[in-house]
Amino acid sequence: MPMNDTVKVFKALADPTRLRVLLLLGVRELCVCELTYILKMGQSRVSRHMRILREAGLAEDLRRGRWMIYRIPARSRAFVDGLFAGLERLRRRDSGLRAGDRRKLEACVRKNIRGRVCEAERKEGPTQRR
Amino acid sequence: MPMNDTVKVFKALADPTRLRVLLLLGVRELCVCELTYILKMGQSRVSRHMRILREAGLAEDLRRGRWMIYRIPARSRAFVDGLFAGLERLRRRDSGLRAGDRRKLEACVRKNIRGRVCEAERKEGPTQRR
DNA sequence: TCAACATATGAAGATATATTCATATATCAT
DNA sequence: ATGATATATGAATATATCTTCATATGTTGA
Repeated sequence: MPMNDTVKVFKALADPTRLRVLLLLGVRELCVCELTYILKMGQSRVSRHMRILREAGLAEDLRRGRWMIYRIPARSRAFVDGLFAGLERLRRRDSGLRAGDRRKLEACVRKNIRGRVCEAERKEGPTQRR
Repeated sequence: MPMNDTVKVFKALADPTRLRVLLLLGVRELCVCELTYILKMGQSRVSRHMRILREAGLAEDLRRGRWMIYRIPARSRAFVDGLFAGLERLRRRDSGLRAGDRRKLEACVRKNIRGRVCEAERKEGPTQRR
């Protein structure tokens, strides 16, 4: 059964963890280890979710030193923002970043989850695959 | 694993048949037998998909005589329209109603799929369930 | 009340998706 | 080159979803 791109996007969105991740990436780009810390999930689990978001075009990755940084691609940004805005209008509750996630997102920096330097900008760009 | 409402909406969208149905309902309300005719799928299959759309709040049903008419609820309309508009901007191709579906949608009336009279308006309203 | 029509649903099997553990790959610092 | 760190992936299992067939429910018109 051929699965078209549109379905792929919605399949990627149809998971609570991935929605959480998208809301987090809406605030700022994050590496896998930061996501692992915030979500309290195993690294392989997070990595697999990120692959699904990437293959749906809802995230892109770029390597920075040891870290793979994930972020929402520029061309998907408006779509993602529109989605969450639309959902908030549809239902009064339930969308939006969890309080705990916001707190841990800030703790990432304080606790230095990603490591110290972040190697100010070597040549970056979305990773090529395949 | 508790599945919140937002995930339910995206799960409902994450299926090619249901996306087709939503695009069709975007044109006009349809009963199950018309959908069965357009989609060329078994009645029980269509009925199950409609249940999922209904439970996600993306469709509502109202009984008209023997028929269960499905349509997009007023409160979800803007969300659904925004979704497809956003998708079209995201990718240039692939969204939108199939040519064949549009043709068969029109044939529904010509071929009188739903039956003749349509019992002009007895007291209608979204069906109560549970 | 009965037959015909329209729709819904239980149950079983097929398929897809998610999670976990172990391990592979890649980068960095020494 | 080596060890430490960060991420990705193969394989097995668990879980969820989709489809189909048979049958039940609800509505109409005779």
